[in-house]
Amino acid sequence: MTAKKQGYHHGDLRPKLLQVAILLIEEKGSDALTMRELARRCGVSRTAPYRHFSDKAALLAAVAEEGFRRLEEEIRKARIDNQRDASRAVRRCFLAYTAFAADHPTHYRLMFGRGIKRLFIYPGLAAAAKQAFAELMAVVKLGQATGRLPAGRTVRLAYSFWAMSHGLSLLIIDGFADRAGDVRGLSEFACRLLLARSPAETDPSASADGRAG
Amino acid sequence: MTAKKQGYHHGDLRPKLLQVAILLIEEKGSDALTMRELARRCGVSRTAPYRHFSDKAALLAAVAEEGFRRLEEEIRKARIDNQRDASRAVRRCFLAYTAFAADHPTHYRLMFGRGIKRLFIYPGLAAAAKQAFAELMAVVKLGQATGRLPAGRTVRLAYSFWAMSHGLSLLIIDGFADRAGDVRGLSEFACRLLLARSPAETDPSASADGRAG
DNA sequence: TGTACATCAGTGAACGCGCGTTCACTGATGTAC
DNA sequence: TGTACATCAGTGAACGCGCGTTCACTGATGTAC
Repeated sequence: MTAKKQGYHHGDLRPKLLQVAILLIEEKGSDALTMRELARRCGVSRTAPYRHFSDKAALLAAVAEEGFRRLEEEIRKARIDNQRDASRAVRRCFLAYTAFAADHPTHYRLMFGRGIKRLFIYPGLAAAAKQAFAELMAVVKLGQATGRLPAGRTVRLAYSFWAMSHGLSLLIIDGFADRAGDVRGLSEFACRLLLARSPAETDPSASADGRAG
Repeated sequence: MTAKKQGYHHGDLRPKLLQVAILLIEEKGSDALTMRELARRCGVSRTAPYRHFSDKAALLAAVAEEGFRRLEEEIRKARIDNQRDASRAVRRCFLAYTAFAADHPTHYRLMFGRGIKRLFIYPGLAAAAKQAFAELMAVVKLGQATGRLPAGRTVRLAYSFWAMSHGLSLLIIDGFADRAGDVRGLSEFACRLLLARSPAETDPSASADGRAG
């Protein structure tokens, strides 16, 4: 049991810093994530975090890395749980993506925030982002292998799905989708639009105009 | 001629502030947009901007407003210029959108940056954003009226297009699309994916699998 | 088991920085008569 | 056309603020013998 040593040494400060940093940005926005406030919230001196992160950039990179790991995990779960129904798997992954963003708006923003690419000098972050994209590729390949998505152009298809989920996530997070009504319904709609080539997945609102799906 | 009065009164400071602010963020990022630096660049005292913008938030709102106006204009041009070929018009509008973002990355980021919605208390900004979305709606309606897009659900369709262009724009801006190869090709691909229901616009890479478009 | 000592993970004071904004002011401009 | 005066658009000094980070330090821990 490492909890509450309460002494001079915290004992488990690094993971705690990361965890509190994430809570902090989700609660107050990423502007509120300062080294000083973070130390304050961990009940530790201002300089203690520098034992574990060489500077603020390193901390931010670690926070973003953790975000990509969690996002990837959410998508993987949705994919694995629905592997037998490819079209459903794709839709569930898509919804998992936007749900992650909606549930952790500030964290998501940080992961894709301005200048995040500068932080990709940290190998852990770059790897985590790469793996998350690889998971998206896996989803698209699943759709292709089962004929639910057009063959070929896997990378471009993956980017298109990514762009759609990313864009939708941010519009929702930032309050631009307020006029769209039910956001979950909007997400489903957008995803089905991408899947529309699949005969089994024809959207009823579209088949009304008489053309084959 | 109002230029170069060079005296105590600048004469045309407000538009100049706006113009220099936009140049500044495009050149150095929106972090670099400070009231002090802005004044410096306009060759004016630090407090002079406060004659024209009550505070920094008001300035940012004006910058974002100008961005939405320009974006709307780009899309409208693309729509009007191709009105006779609806499918082409939609694609051109889509490309105009991502091109705007790619050409003015920091400005675009600011328009959709964290907390931008707080600035929507400024009526000018709210109106400009609304008009830009209305322009997107017009594009979608054009596609629908000519059978290039499925009928009904206009708002959701517009949001889907918006999400796709927004997401793609940001992935490109932020350097996440580097592995996608040619970004213009990617934009076309993504747009065609949305238009795929239209028989005339079947993507060759998809027709290979033998199903009707 | 006891001890010496290197190393690790904290402390707390202090640094310099650039920021947004306020304040009392002043020079320039426009207008009424 | 000349003058008085209100108003507008600037000035420059100063404020308080929170930030990231450095520095010399010290208490706690782990290890070799």
